[in-house]
Amino acid sequence: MTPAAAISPNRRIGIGPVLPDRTSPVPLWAQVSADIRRRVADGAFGEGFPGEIALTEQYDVSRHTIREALRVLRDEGLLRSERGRGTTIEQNSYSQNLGTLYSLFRTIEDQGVTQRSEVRRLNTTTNASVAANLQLAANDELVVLERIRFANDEPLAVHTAWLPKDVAAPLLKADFTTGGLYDALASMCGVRPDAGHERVTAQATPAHVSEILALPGDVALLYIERTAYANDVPVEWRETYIRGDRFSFEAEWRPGASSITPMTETKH
Amino acid sequence: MTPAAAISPNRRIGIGPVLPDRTSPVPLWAQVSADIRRRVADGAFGEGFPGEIALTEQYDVSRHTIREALRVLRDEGLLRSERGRGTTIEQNSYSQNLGTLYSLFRTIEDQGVTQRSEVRRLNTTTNASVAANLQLAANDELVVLERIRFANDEPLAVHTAWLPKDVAAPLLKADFTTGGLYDALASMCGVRPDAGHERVTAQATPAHVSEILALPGDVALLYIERTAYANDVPVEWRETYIRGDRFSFEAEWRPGASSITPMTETKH
DNA sequence: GGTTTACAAATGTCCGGACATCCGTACAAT
DNA sequence: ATTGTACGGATGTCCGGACATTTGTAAACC
Repeated sequence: MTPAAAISPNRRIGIGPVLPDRTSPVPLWAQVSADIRRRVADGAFGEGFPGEIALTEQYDVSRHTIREALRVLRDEGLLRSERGRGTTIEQNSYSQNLGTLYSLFRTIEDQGVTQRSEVRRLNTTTNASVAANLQLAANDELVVLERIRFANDEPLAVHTAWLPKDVAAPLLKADFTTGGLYDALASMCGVRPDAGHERVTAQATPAHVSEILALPGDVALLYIERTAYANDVPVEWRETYIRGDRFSFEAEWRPGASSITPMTETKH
Repeated sequence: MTPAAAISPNRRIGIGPVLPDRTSPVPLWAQVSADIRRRVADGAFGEGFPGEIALTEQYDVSRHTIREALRVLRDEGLLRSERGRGTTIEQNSYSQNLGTLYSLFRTIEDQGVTQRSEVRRLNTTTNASVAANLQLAANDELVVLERIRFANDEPLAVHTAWLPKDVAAPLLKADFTTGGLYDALASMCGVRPDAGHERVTAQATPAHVSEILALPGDVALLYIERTAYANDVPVEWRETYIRGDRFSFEAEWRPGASSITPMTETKH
């Protein structure tokens, strides 16, 4: 018996539409919108997203209500509608609807081709202060991942990430020379951080970092602390040191559109 | 004859509604939305914003179209509608619809009561590289304002701002111990920055800054460069040094709501 | 074969109406 | 004075229908 079959038919929701409850105080459009969001996440609509008229029949509401529901999902970046062409599911909508802050949050997360990453440490340990940041007991075991990020064969940043062992144990067998930590966390542990907190400041250079990065004398470092959460449970605490002479945050602000470009390599 | 009366009756738009053009390819709701935006800016609606039914009569369109138009203005942060209470014009909508990036952009802009500011320099000068950043000729005159920001009687940041003299000349007689630069720029020069670019990085401590801030030996500095624009014309170029042990950027990222808390004083 | 034309499908726009829900106020009752 | 009730007015929700505009495709044509 597969785990899926163990779910009772009543709890099994599946891929089809769930009709909205008209006695609920929750507006119809909100119910429909939530259900479509769920179905998209469940991978329904493999053969193309249905048109508004079809959805009208599926949910037995007026086209106006369907449009109200789709409007929300469009604003979230999940869907995209074009006149005459229909409505499609937006690719990469996961990171897209999180906005500019998500990319700020992934600062220096190693992804992409040209960037190389070297693993200096990947094992288990205990650390009382880090455990406190992860809301764990002081002697709970942690997985530690320390990496150096290179650009053009020059070391530019040091990450040290701590994760609860009961969540991240599979990572001990992972290969981090290619992919990023969050990709491995999703594929091997089934955990996707959906919230987080980050603090950026400048810090005097600790001796061991200076050694690792082979810094010349007068380079200042940016220091970044991050806590990542999945379903309100802390799953990562991370420290990052970055060479300040090579990287910077950029924020642009214009009427209509604004953006943050996190930690781009400084032109020089 | 007042300047207002000099405007011909045909060009005079005034405070009343301008009926949408139904032959135009521009959607009705967009025309209505633009007209309401204009009227709000012109200071109409002094006696309360009209209800949707009233707007229906003013513009001779259906309530659906009015709601579509108001929705845009609500999303911009210009209006705010509450059930039973009606629609009101949002105060401070100027800075509000600029979002979190605007506050990032005003990082360490001295405003508020507890913060003290000391003016070290306020005069005119020329500087070729700064002039280039402001898109001016190398020998054009600039107004320079250098200030130290204190918190709890301790120097924590140094700003140096350069502005074109033909724009900022009135500032030479301004008093910056109380208000901020942008407030003075608006009230004395009639210039409001509406766009900008900011770069944040870490930098090794220059000797003169170390002296001004009375830094102990091992404190790192955050360095911020900013260019501000008004109507696509550069009006300010600024350098800021901030003690990294006392201030940090914070970014929080959650489903639904995210925020950047720029340069809050670090708890310690 | 390539081009033009015609048509169906999809979203965008717009109208009219109806009821629900919430707010503030006025008025009556206790 | 306080509470309860009733009412008008406002936005929120929802329905049905209609036409406009764009797109992709298929048929018809040369």
